Amino acid sequence: MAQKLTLKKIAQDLKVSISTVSKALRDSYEISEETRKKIQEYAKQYNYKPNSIALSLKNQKTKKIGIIIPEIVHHFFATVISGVEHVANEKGYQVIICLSGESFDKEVVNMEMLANGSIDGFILSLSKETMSKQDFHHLREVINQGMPIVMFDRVADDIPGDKIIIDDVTAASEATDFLMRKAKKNVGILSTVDYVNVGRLRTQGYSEALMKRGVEVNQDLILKIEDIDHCDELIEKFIDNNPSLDGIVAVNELFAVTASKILTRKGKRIPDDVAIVAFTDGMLSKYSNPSLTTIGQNGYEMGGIAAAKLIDRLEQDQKDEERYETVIVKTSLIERESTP
Amino acid sequence: MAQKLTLKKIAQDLKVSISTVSKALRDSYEISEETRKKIQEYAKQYNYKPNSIALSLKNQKTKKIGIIIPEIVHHFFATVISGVEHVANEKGYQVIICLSGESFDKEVVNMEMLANGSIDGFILSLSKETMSKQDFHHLREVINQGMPIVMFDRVADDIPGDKIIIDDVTAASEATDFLMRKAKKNVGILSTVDYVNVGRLRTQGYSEALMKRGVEVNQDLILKIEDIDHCDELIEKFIDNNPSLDGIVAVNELFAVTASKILTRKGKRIPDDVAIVAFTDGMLSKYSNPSLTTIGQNGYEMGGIAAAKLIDRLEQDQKDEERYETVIVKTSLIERESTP
DNA sequence: TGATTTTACGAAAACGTTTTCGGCTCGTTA
DNA sequence: TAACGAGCCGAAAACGTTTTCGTAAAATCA
Repeated sequence: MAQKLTLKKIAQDLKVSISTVSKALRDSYEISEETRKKIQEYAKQYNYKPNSIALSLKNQKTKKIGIIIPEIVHHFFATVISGVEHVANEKGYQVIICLSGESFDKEVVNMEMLANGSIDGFILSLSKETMSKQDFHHLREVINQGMPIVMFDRVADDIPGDKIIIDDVTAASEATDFLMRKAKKNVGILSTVDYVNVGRLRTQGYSEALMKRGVEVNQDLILKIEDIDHCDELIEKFIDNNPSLDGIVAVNELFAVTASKILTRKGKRIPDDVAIVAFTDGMLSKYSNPSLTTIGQNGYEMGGIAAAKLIDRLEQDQKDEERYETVIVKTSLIERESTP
Repeated sequence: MAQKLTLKKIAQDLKVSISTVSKALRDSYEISEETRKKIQEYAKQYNYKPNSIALSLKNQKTKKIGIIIPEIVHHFFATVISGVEHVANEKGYQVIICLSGESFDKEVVNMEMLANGSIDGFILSLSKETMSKQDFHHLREVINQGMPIVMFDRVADDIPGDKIIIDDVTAASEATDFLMRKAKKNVGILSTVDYVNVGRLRTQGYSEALMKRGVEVNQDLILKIEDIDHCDELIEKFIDNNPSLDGIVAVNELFAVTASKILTRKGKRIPDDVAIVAFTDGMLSKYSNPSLTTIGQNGYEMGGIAAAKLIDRLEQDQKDEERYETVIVKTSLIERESTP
C-alpha cells in the first residue's frame, strides 16, 4: 500500500526542493544534467504520475468533458458516446457521463453538478421533458459562466452553441420517396408527438415528399405516438384502420419492428405487401427478421464531430470567434430485406 | 460572461476575509447572525457553487468513480452503466467512462489515466485481450496504491477486489435443462472460445445438465466461435452438420438471432423444430421475430450492486476490513416465442 | 584581484477550498 | 479596576502542481 508519490516526497527523499523536482521532470535547462538524471530515474522507478486534480486546479482546466444524454440503453446514444469517447481520448480528454432519464429536473441537477469545475465543456442531447417545456435556463446559466456547449440530435435552436444534427426533413423525405419509387401508393408514418423535434421534422419531410409527387397528405396515415412502451396497441389499430397501407416510414427502430411483427402475424408479407423504412440503424434493424432498411444517423460520427468541435473551442483562447456552427451530418440509407 | 464566483471574490466584495465567507456558508457558530445572513444572501443571489476541483484536492477525494468496459454499444454493458450511474448519483458520485475496445493496451492506458487522482475507485469488466493474456499487472498496481476495484462479469479471480458475477454454470445448466424438459433430445450450444470466462463456464453448465440426465456430451454439438463478426458461416455449417439438432443454447443474443434466421431460411420452424434459449436479455431477444427466450443477466442490478459495494468501501475508513466479496447475481429465465 | 556573468537551485505565490489557531473587542465578574 | 471569558473575525497552513523571481556559488573576464 505504497502511498501515492508526490513531488514533495521525491524532494524529501532526494534532499532537494520541490521546485527542483518539478523542473527536473519537465527537462528544464535550469537543472544540472546530474540532478536531472537522478530525479528522473527516481521518478521512473517509483512510477511517479503527476496528480491530475492539482493540475486541474492550477491550470483551471480539467481536460474532461461532460456529456448528458437521456438514456444510455439506446443504441443511437451509445454510438454517439462511443464516438465522443474516441475523439476525446485521442486529444487527451476524459468523458464524464450523466443520464437525465428524459427528466428535466435530473438534467438540471446534472448540469449543476458538472458545472462547478468538474469539466471544461458540455456535450448534450436534451431530455424529452426539456424539449416539451422549452425551458433552457440551465443551459444559459452554464454558457454565461463561459462554458461552451455542443448539442446534438435534440437541440435548442436559440441557445448559443454548436449544434450537430441530421437533416431530419430531408432524410424522411428521401425515405418516403424511396418507398414511392418502389411503387408504394399508400405510405404512412409512425412518428412521435410534435414537441419531440425529430418527430415533427420527420413528419414534415414525409409530407413534403408526398406533396412533391402530387399525393395528398392523408392524416389517417400519420400516427403520433407518445408513450413508447405501449406502442403495440396503437400501431395495431393503425394498421387495421388502414387496410390499403403498403409502405411505412418509422421514426425509430422499435416502431418499425413492432409494425413488422404485427403485419407478419396478420399474414402480410414484407416487403411485398408492406415495405418498411426505419430511422436509426441499430441492432434491431440489422438482425430482426426480416432485416430492416434503415436511415443510419451515423451516431459515431456525430459524437466524434461534437467532441472535436467542443475541444477546438476549448483550446482556441481568443473568444472573439463567437460564431456558432450547426453541422448537418449526412444520413445513409441502408437497404435490407424490408424493402423491395 | 460573469466570471465564476469564488470565496475570494465574495470576500473582496463584502470586505470580509475568505475564512469568514467559508464559515458563514457552512453555518459556523463563529460567525454572527448578521454577517452570516449577508454572506449567504449574496452567495445565493450570485449563485455561488464551491469549486469541486479545489474540494477534491483538499479532501483527497474526488467523489468520482471510473468505469472501464470493453464496449458501450452493447446492451448488457449499457444496462450495467445505467445501474452504476443511478446508484452513484444517488450517493453523490459521478461516473467517468472509458472504453477499452477489447484491447489490453487501451485498458492499461485508461487505467493509468484515471489512477492519477481523477477518481476514487474503479469498476471494470476486463477486455477479451486481457482475459486471454491473463496479465493483470495494471490492476495490481492500482490496488497497491490503495485504490479499490470492483470487477463485474469478466473478472480476474486472483485479484483482490470485490466481484459481481452471475453463476454462469448454473444458468447455462438451467437453460439446457429447460430445453430438455421441453422434450428436446439434441441440444447444442453456440459458445465462445474458452479464454472468455463466460464461454467456458456456460459450456461447462451445458455439459453438466446433459450429464445429469445421463446424456452423453457430443462435441459436434458444441460450437466455439472466436470471431463474432463472421459467426454466420460457422453457425450455418454447424446447423448443416447437425440435422437432428432440435435445441440451441446461445451464449449471446447475436448467435441466437443469427441461428434463428438461418433456421427459418432453411424452412425449420421455431420453436417446434428447433427451440432456442439465449443469454443476455436485450433488444434483439425482445423484438426479433420470433422473440427469444432468454436468460436475463440483470445488468442494471449488477451495476447498482457494483457501485454500492465500491462506494461502501470508499467510505468505510478502517481498511482492516479487507475481506473481499463475490456477489452472485441471480439470472432470470424469460420465456418468449423461441421455446415451446 | 576585482567585477561580472553564468549555473544551479530554492523560496514563494497561485489555483479554491477548509480548518486550526491566534487575537481583538466587548461585557462581565471578582 | 484588573482579569477573564465570550463573541467574532482574520491569518495561515494544507492539498499538489507550475512558474517567477531571487540568490549563492562558481566561472569567466578584464
